[in-house]
Amino acid sequence: MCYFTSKPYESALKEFFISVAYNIEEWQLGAYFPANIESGFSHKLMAVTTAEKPHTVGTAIWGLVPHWARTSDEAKQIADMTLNAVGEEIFNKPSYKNYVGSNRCLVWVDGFYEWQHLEYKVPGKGSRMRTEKEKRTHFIYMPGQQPFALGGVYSLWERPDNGHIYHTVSIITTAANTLMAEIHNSKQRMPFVVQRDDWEHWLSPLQREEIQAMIRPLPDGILQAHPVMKVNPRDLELYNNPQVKEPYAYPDRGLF
DNA sequence: CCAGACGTTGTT
DNA sequence: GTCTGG
DNA sequence: CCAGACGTTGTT
DNA sequence: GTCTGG
Repeated sequence: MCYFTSKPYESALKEFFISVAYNIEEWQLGAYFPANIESGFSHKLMAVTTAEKPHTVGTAIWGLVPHWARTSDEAKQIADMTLNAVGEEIFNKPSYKNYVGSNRCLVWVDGFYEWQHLEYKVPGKGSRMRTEKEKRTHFIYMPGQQPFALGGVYSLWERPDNGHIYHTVSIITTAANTLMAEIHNSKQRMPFVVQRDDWEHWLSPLQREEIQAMIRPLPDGILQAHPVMKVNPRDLELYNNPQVKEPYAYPDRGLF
């Protein structure tokens, strides 16, 4: 899964944030920049809101680093694996269990990407048919591309050699709903979307059972999606370029 | 006990 | 074909 | 994810 | 830090 964040949060967040005490320029986010350009593995900054500062948007490094990471190298290695947290297992995993009770957050995005794996038959040698494979990138978003919140869990990691505190975050995943199962068909998962009416609830103190019950697929009929162009991760022309979320028509190949 | 992992998706 | 780096 | 590399000796 | 596997 691949997320990006961008500037339109400001307007959408007004409803929720009584006093918005953030400087959007400080986010250093790659607006209009699918995460796979910088790659999730570069541990980009995400826009997050926590219960501690419920009326602000801060940043956290994508890839949760638990407190027991001893070195920067170890932290990076762990963060490579903690971009997402499987919601069903989050209370069992050493990396998350200490945080999901107290350190839940909202991760602001205006959409995310998934890749659809397609196969179709084309004429091969002689009378044989051969299977071709294609991957199509899809952009998934709310109506009007309104910003929305994904459920996350965060940790503060103190780097031992210099004492710096790093805010790090994982995005929680859950089973795919119908739309997402069609798109993200190789692994039927989707990010846990926190609906607007649940934003405050998700950040409030909750019992384990309540938390677990909240982490479920978004009902069908809310998210929208369309195919978008493939992105060369090194194509800097696409940095901050809205093209990466505009509809793109893949050639019709008579799929079956 | 001690050493080593600690994670997810098909890259996010 | 498969791995790596961005 | 996608693009690009993918190898060795120390010169032939 | 805490759990698991040997």
